[in-house]
Amino acid sequence: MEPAVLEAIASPRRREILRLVWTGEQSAGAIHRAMPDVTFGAVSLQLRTLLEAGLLEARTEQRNRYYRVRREALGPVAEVLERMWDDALWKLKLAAGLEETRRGPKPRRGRGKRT
Amino acid sequence: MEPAVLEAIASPRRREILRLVWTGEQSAGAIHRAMPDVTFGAVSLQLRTLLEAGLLEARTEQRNRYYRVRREALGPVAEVLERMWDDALWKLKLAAGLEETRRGPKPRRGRGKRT
DNA sequence: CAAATATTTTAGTTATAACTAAACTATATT
DNA sequence: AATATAGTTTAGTTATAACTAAAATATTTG
Repeated sequence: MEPAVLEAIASPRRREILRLVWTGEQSAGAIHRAMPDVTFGAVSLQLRTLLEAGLLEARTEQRNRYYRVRREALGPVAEVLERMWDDALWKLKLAAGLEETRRGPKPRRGRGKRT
Repeated sequence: MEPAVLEAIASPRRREILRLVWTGEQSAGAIHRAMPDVTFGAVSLQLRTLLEAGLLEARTEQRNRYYRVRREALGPVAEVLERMWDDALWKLKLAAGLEETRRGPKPRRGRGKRT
């Protein structure tokens, strides 16, 4: 594995892009629409970085350019990323659970003051 | 796996440190001596980053502080790194081989001038 | 206790990465 | 041909990471 791969997946922005194309190719525009906090240009540059690291490949159809992930370039790291994303979901769910708990907490069990 | 882990292994300097402690703990000083192109302070800061990412742990003995890798924090990435280092060695060997070839190439076998 | 050793921390600098705005290329539509 | 759409590239700015020099801490040794 090339060092460039490790560098590429270190950036949250680039991981966001990888995640977006993880299950199927997306056009550059669609990717940008999913991250409206940055300009199209910024997205395009990150796409280039990912391309050059070999983590993405692209094809042009009409006016659009579609990007897809090259999982083989990631090797075992693919599963690491998937697990990270799953964990993040899990934590969100957990947070939601805690919210509920805060609204109606179970009283602490165990030995209380025996008066 | 925490994003901090991916960030930590993205830096060549930090990978250099990981490699140095890979097969056994090393003192901060020993690590610094192995990378004389940076100051002790710089090494110490990278050690802190690696500690905070959970990739290293440390113990103090006398005046020294020994750092060792926490492979369990790396999961499948441990093997990725090992393979990267092996590949780098392999490439070095290959380059050395080419050097030898340049210095004293084996004469091509086959029918030579029979004098 | 003073001096030496091993390491960390701080404050400021420099290098690198990420970003923006605008210009540019290419393809399609009218 | 003009206009619109989709994307890239460039030049300059801003944010972040890595580094240095020096001060600070902690532990041993004389």
